[in-house]
Amino acid sequence: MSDRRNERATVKDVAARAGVSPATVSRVLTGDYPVTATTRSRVQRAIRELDYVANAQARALKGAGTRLVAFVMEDVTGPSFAYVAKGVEHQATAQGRLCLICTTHGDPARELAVVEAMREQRADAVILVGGGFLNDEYRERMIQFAYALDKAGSRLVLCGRPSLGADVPTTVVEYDNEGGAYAVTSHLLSQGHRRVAAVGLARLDHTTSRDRMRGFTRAHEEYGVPVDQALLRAAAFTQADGCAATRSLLAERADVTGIVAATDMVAAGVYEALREAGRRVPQDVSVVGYDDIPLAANLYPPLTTVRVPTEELGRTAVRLALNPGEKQHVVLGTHVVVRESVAPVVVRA
Amino acid sequence: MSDRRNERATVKDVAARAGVSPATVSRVLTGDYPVTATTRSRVQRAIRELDYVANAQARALKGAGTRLVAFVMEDVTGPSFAYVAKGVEHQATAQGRLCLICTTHGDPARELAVVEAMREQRADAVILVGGGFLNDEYRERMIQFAYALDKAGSRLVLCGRPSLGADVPTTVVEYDNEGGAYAVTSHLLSQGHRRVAAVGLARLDHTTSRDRMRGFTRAHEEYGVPVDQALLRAAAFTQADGCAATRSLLAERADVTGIVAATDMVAAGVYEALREAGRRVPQDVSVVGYDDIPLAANLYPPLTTVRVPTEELGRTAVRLALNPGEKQHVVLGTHVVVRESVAPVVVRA
DNA sequence: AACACCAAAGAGAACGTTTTCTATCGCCTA
DNA sequence: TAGGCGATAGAAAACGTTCTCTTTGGTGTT
Repeated sequence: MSDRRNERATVKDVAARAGVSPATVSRVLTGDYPVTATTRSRVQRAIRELDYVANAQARALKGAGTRLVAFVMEDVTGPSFAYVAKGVEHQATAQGRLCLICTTHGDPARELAVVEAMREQRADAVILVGGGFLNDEYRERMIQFAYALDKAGSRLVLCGRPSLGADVPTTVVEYDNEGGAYAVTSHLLSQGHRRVAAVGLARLDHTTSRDRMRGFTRAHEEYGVPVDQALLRAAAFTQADGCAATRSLLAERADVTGIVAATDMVAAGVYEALREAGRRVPQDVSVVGYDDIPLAANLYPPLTTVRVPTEELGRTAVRLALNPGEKQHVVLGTHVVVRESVAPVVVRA
Repeated sequence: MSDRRNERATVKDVAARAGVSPATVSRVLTGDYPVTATTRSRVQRAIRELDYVANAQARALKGAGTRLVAFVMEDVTGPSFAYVAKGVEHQATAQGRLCLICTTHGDPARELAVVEAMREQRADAVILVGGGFLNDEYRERMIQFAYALDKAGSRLVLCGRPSLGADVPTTVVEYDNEGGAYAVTSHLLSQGHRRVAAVGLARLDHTTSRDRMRGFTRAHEEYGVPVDQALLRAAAFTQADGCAATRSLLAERADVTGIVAATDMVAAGVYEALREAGRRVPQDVSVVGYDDIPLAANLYPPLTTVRVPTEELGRTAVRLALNPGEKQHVVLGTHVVVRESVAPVVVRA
């Protein structure tokens, strides 16, 4: 086992070796000040020979900024988070930033600790990904975070959740959550479905759930179909919960012909429950999801769902946060991806 | 738009407000030195009133270390990476560390830049996730990284790839790649399959591919079944490549009865091609995958595959790297998860 | 040939902490 | 009551950079 000694070379060491002052070494490093060709090459040789690497902390301390972007989410394994993360990471490296990743597990205490840690780290931007909670205390705390970060010279970014108010210093990158739900529900209604269930949209404490529910409701209004409260089932955004909710739904309302799942993962649970019950998709029941994760195309039958521009969401979040000149509130579009999980309703004679 | 001024309070400000010296504030903060109760509360009040947050960079510079752990992979969206990341993140926060995430896209130049950046950041550990390339130049560079990081007081961790040599200062957390491939191939052979194809295992430049191929070969030897070279198909670890490779396989060798896919994503591609060709799983062709990502259970029919302890891999990587006292080379086990994608081969009369 | 000027390099302060060393005060012991 | 000691608190250095201010030396102008 190595002893992990700490013998890194410093600017001073390089300077001594090259026979110049530390200031000159720094100037060679940053290249913003004239240095003789011979001096420069002497310094560069010393750097190579000592395998010198600059100390990012010292640089940041001196005022250069940390060049860190923080990415905060509930859980790393959420299937669409990876794509947002990809977008964030791409844009961050494109703009010379490193990416910090943190999870909250939906725990307010942990969230507080995380944002505190980001303040300590002096991250250029703190990107909150995914829906937010609909509760006043939570909202208040977020607003405080926004001001605290702003005061510390960094930026709170809401990625995939609505604004906290026009005057709060945040960057907001949303997508048209309601519009997507409206479109995909309309797709179902247009195929003649009149008893359409919503699985996972009944959570009233979450922005994502609420907005998708709004789209569901609006589509029904537009088609003049009353929303049947007994067809609304709560479920967390997981396959297991989607499956359980669908089981109970089928037990009570066997007449359902279409199901809108809150997310593709929930839809996977819906499929599972339908298969157990011996109901075929789409012949007996049509199903639609939301998010368009890779799983959707691999379900059997391939799932009709709503495309969310996850990667673009991440890229945009970083770009806006780092370029104060740009518009700090953007709404990206969504659209329906038609696959094979929806069929016209059969009219029973 | 806010003007992003930079008016954070410092220890000095807090000291002035509390009417004490900076040293005393620091002592209240770290709590490792006796401070009068009244002084302490005066300082704490000043901290609250000024909303003071310590500067992590200054602390790190003073010698406290950065408390950063870096997580380096090819691509954030790789389905099993998320689970390794989860393990890393959990263990890192449990040990009071923050998580840096970087991607290389398999590009050696970018990889070099990333490791350089991690050296600048003085990360406590740099965790390389996923298989490595089998080429001497690459291996040499990795060895150099290991020494460079070691010299800088941090640790290179190989997570899911074999050691670079016993004397190289690294931490290695592998899983039994070959054993899993051996077991799952044996499972197929035990069901009477004798013409078993390997899709995606023919890449000879990658440790993951090579080790899984070894298990495939060893199982064949044990069963006395010669490996048919024409049944070995190269493919990247993606669905698209798996599909394409299977198409060409089916076109040339319609007599295949079993397929070992290099990964579950490749298996999804195999399913796709089989469906196109009108071959049923498992009645006409049995298929097995590797990794046991959530997708595997949702494919139709559910995929028999090899469970890789991804999350534990990540947790262990961090734990070992941060605790020099522990054994610095660990091999975790794998096991076959039997689902419904394998059937006994039908004996043609 | 004297002077001004410009390019190049060095000296030293500063960033915000922590930590060692030193100073002060009150109290206990002899 | 003098001396010493323990408990607190302050002063100042240090971490590794960058940057401002000087200094130096060479060149061009008159």
